[in-house]
Amino acid sequence: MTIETNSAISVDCVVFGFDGKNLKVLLIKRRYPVEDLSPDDLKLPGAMIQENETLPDAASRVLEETTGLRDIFLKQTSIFSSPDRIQDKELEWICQFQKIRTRRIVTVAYYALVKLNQGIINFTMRKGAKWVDVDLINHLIMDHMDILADALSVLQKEMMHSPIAFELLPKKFTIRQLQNLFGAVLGVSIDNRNFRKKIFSSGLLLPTGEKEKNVSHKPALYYTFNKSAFKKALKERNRLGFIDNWSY
Amino acid sequence: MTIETNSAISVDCVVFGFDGKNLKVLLIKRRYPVEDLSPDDLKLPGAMIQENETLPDAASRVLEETTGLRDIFLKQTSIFSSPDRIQDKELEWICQFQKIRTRRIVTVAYYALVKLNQGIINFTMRKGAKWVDVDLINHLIMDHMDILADALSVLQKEMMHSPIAFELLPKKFTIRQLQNLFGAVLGVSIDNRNFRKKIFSSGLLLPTGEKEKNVSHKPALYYTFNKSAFKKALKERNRLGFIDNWSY
DNA sequence: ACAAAAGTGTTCCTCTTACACCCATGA
DNA sequence: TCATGGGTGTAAGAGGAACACTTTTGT
Repeated sequence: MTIETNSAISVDCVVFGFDGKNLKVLLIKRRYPVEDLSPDDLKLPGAMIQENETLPDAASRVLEETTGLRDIFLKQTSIFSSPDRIQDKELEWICQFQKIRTRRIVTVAYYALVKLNQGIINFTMRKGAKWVDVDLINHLIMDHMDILADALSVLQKEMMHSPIAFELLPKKFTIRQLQNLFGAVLGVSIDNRNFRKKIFSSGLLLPTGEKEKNVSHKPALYYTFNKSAFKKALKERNRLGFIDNWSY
Repeated sequence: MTIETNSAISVDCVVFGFDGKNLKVLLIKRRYPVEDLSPDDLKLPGAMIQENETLPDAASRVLEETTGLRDIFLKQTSIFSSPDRIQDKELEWICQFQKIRTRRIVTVAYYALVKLNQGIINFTMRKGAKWVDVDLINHLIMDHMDILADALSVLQKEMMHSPIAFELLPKKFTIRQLQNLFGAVLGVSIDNRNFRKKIFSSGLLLPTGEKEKNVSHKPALYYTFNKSAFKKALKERNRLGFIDNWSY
């Protein structure tokens, strides 16, 4: 019997969402448990890659299956390739569930950014998945905690250098939402005056003219991300501000 | 007959070196050519992963085989997973050469940084590998040009944010060498006064007290990279200079 | 003496940071 | 009218960019 040679590669997705206060991650329960493995253990959504898809394809597929969403931000982080990262009961469980035979599984991790809304929360709930506060997760099956930690650290770095924050916010958002998002992801508190100055001077926010409604305080203005201005700015820049704070 | 399920994962290494003037990449010739494939075509060094090694292990192995070096800078870049990235004659060649059967090969790319010296150049030459100017490479087999381009862009980005430049220089180096390296990798010219100020203010250079000898101009001082100062600095920093010039 | 690369300071300007009060709204 | 979060300006300091001449050596 010939086992497909690609069946030992899987993808796992760390799907981040932001509820206005906290950074959340989408987790699912292990299905079809084997003996000694609790069905209540949580894990990241993932899948084996199929014969005719690339790894990004596989990650997109996982994402669509669990969230119903297409065309959302999705980027590879690390590969987890330790030969013994999955062993014994866990390996047995996967081989049974996936109907494959292998002694090891190399997984490629992706992180995705989702604009959380009630529709998506409902969809994921029906799928048996839930959105858990990043800070409150302290155990996942296999090496999924490592994968999560790695993805979080990548998210933090990227957020300093790319305008990916907008991927986590609704199309229309307030400055304070954006600021809270940075604060939550980076785990710091931010001066709102300086933050506004910097954000506005970037020229990437487009005022919508709309205001918050039914809030018992001065209503905030809504903005959108000016993607075309960003693309234009990308071409023009040629700064050499390197050695800007070296870190490995 | 059972094919090992991990045999469809390979690693390819983009090994960078710096000769004082130009950025070089280590290339090898294809071995055991099949019909219609020239044995003179160049490629990146690579290998299939073996049963009991991680991907970084495999990359280290490839590196040691081609350069004789251990414990050098080695980091993953991208994964190339298109199902048809290797087809027809190329696939046939690999399957024959590796004694495997598969319809696709997913490769994980790594880039390595080597302190070039005559010993290494001799070693690689005996192995049939050569160091080629990055700017002069315009064709490699399969999708190796893509892998190279990706690795180069990662190297450029990382050099702006991490002190990896020192991995490409001898233990003792002059400021001008360091500056030339930045210039060569980033493809720009750099003001030497500003460069020196920035480098020295980083506090990461340790003077050795030694000078160049037998040069027909004012001899330059040699410095070494102060790794412990760097590690210390890492812990202390807590800067929030984000949104520093967003790019995807 | 000359060729060749090393080494050195200053000025201008931009960006970062720290900090405190009034405004608009719903209850 | 009060509670709540939205929104605003300034001053001091640090860091980035542009720029030209003197020094040391080998030939």
